[in-house]
Parts: sequence; C-alpha cells; structure tokens
Amino acid sequence: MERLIVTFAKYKKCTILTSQNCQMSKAITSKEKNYSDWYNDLVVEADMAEHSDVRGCMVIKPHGYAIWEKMQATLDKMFKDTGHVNAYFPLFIPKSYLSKEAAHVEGFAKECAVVTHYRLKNAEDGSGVVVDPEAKLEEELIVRPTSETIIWNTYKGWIQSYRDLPLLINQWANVVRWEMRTRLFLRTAEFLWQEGHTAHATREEAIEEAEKMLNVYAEFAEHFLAMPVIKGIKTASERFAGAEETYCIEALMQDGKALQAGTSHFLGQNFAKAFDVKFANKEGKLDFVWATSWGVSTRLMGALIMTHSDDKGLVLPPRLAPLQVVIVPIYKGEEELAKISERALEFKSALQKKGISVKYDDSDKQRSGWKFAEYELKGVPVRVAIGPRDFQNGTVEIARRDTLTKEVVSHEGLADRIEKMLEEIQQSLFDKAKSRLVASTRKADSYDAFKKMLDEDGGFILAHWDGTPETEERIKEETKATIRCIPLDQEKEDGKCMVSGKPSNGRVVFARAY
RNA sequence: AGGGGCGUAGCGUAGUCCGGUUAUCGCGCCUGGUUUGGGACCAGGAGGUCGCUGGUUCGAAUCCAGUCGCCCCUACCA
Repeated sequence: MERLIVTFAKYKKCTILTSQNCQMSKAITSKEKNYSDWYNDLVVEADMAEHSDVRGCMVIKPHGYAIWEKMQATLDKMFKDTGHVNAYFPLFIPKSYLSKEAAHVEGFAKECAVVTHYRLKNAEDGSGVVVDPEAKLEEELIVRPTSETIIWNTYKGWIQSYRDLPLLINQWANVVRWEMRTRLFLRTAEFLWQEGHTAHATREEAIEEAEKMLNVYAEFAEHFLAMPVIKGIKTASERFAGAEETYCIEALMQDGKALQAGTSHFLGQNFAKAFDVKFANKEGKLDFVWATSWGVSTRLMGALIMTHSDDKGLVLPPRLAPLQVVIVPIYKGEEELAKISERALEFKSALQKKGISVKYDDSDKQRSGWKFAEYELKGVPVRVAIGPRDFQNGTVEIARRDTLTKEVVSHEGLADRIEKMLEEIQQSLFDKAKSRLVASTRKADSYDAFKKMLDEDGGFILAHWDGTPETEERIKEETKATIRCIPLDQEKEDGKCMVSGKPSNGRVVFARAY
C-alpha cells in the first residue's frame, strides 16, 4: 500500500509516514482524499463508536452516547410539549403479527432476525453450548424491525370510544434490521430510535399529526443540529411499508449526498383494519381509527457528523455538545498550576451559573498541546487556555472549534462573552450549512444536464418528473439517483419530464443518497 | 450467491515464495528522569496459543489438508 499520511505538517517538520512502518495515532483521513474513510476514522478516533464483534452491530461509546442523550432529551421534551407520553412495548413480535398488514410484511420480511428456540444445553462433545432442539418455540418470534404490529395489536384493547382518542404515544427503543452492508451510525443491524404511534378519530386529524411531527423533526434538525433540511413527501416507491403517505426531512451532507434524517407516516386505516381497531364515534357508529407513526434514529449522529465536521475531527453545535467549554491550564510546576487553577475554577463556576457545561482539565497525564488536539477531535465548541502569560496579563485565550480561530481576551466579562460565542457558533454552523444547501440545490432541465450535475457536484437536483414509478426506476437504474421527496413548498410550474417528456406541474428533488 | 483478499502483542504490521538460534518494526501501555503557549524527549521495561485442528519434518508463522472468522468487488437493500 502506498498510502502516505502527512500529519501535522503545520506544527512539526513535515513528516511523511507510510502505513508500512509507522502510523501516527489519531490521524484521520482527509475529507478530500476519501470522504468515506474520513467518516469512519472520525467516528472511531473521536471515540463515538466502534464495531463490535457482532457483525453489523456497534458499540456506542460514552462520548457518542452523551450526544445521543442530548438528542433524546431535546426531542423527548418536544414530544411531551406536543402532548405525547412515553411507553414501552416488547422487543419480540409473534411472527404472525407481521403478516397481518400485507405491504408491511412485504417491506420488512427480508431483514428480520427470528427467534426460534428458548434454551441452550451443553454440547455432548463438551465443545460448549448448543441450541436445545427440544426447546423449539411453537410460534417463532421476530425481533422488532419497527413496532406497528405489536402496538396496534395492543391498541385494540385500549380503544373503544372517541373518548379514548387521540392516543399519542412514543417509545424509545432499539430495533433490528438485518442489513447486508452496515456503517457506523448510518446503517447498523441494531440501532436506537424513537417511534411515535398515534391513533385518531379522523383522517384529517391524523394527517395533521403526521405533519406536526414532521415539523417537530425539522425544527429539531435546524435549531439543535444546525442542519437545514428539505421537508417533503416520498413517492410511492419510497414510502414506508404500510403507509398511505410518508413525510420526510432530507438533509445534504458535505460530499453532496442526501441523507433521510427523519420520517413521519400517515398510515390511514391500514393498521386499524389489519388489527381490527374500531371506535364508537359520537353518533355511536363504529369506525376504524386513523393512525400515524414517526421516527428518528441514531442515524442522526451520522447526519450531525457529516454536516459540520472537518479534518481535525468532530464539530458539534453548542446546543448538542455534552461539553460546551473546556478550560486547559498551561503551567510549569505545581505552584504555577495552583495559581492558574484558582482562576480557572472561578471561570468554571461563572460559566456553570449560566447553565453552560464546562470542564476544567487539570490532569497532568497529558500536556496541553495533546489536550488541544483531543478536544478538537471530540468537537468541544469552545476552548479556554490559561497560561502564566495570561495570568500576568489578566487574559485568557479563547479558541472556537468551528472556525479554528483564537483570540486573547481580558478576564472581564468572560462568561458573558463565551455565552455569546456559543450562540454565534450555533448560528454560524447553521448558516454555513444552509448556504451549502442553497448552493448545492440546482435545477436541471434535461436528462443530460441532470447526469452532468450528479457526476460533477452531486447535491439536490430539482427536475420535472412524469409521476410514474417506471421513470423513477429507470432514473435510479441509470444514475443511482433517487427522488428524495416531493417538496412541501413545491412551486407549481408547468414543465416536461426530463426523461419521458410527459407533462409535469412541478419539480421534485433528486439526489444520490446514503 | 459468484469472484478476490486477509488472519502474527491492545492497534497497525515485517517475516511466508526458498522451513533453521531468543518472531520484526512503529504506535499504544508501564517505570524513572527531563519537560510543558499545538499531539514532548531520553533511558529502561512488560506484553505473543503466529485464527483453529491435524499432517509432513530432526525442526513449521513459513510446506500440505481441513476448518473457523473477517474484509473488498459484483448482486441485494424503505
């Protein structure tokens, strides 16, 4: 392998190392060189997750999990504020449930893990344990790939009258989809998510709910992840298995590929019919209830990484950073450290009073330079360094993770200044991502122009489509691009399908996607 | 499922073609010292069922057979 790695050329004499003999630890592949390697390296080196011995499954490490917990906490509050409550349903679903809704089973059957036995026994040759053939389950259980079936089977017992509606429930859970190819956070066999499942008396109310939750997701993405999204609806072929309509938010990653970041489904009466969930309306007539489901997963971690991060590591928007500020002392000897620590701890408590999460890292296990690099790798938005020079001059050095800029400022009003800086970083990350999205969203009026745009820059391409699955399929086959969505704010515009030439009255969003 | 490749210390690897002292090097780890404004340096040290099983041989990481696991490409994939 002739892979050459040039590390820290800026700081040291330029050192060229080959993977043959030597590889600097914590060196991540540059984005430009290989975006995919960059992503994988970053997830591992920033200590967010690692591959487990179980194929397709990952271990989410404390730093990654802390970010997920921030997402959970924020979303959970948003769900509660919109009237939802949490509950928990079983991991296992009787196999027969899955097949009650035809489209649903069709969509998921090929990627289900199945439990067939309930006991092990010692192998006769002493080689370990084997499945006890005596302990075969009468009905196999599948590990939930999603919970519609078990939940609707349960709702049947909870809903009798319009007075029981709406039923607005969410669950935080893990699910399993036996994927062939997996990537940390983006696609793993087991992942964490939330799934909301609601029941309503009318079609209109259910649609309103599905749209409301899509807006919650969009607000979360933009306000907390600082990740601009396009809201839209999926075409029939991209629709959730069992849904009448699938709403989605689509984001654009730095490499020009799209990522579906969240979905919200209007399920019509499909599951109510499949599980016979009826309610008596005010007139005393029985009717099937109307349903929605909506979810976001640990995939958002991937979205977050690929929206803001750089070659030095993770870049976190302050609102999601488990640690917003780190204070690093620079010192010679314990006496100096003691003086600096005293001041640093004052800053720490001033910041904490403002509700900012802050760590003072006075560990003597690593040197300051190592800490700088490490906290950059982990995405801490603001770093404060205090050394003897600062101590003399009544200053500190503040460094911004997103812009990698540093400034020396006075102690005076430091907490206020940092508080403001965190807000600026949040806004600036969003603005930057938004400009990228706008610049990467272009119109194509011919199939040739479309292909050229895809190959040259990727991004979102707005084009006319005749509305048929055949054309959609052909485009996918020929270009690997899919219709990400029909945007909710689609402008009416008469045009012709770029492939078939048939009439179209608005543009849809195409992209190559994760 | 078809094709290709790889298993040597926590990680990355040399050695395998052509069998031969104590299995190579780097990172990381431990100890001591010097250091500390961008991933420090010096010295010393610990760490190995060479994936597993069997065979050939005076002798196997190396050759042979079997076996297990993983990765990549193609195919599949909401």
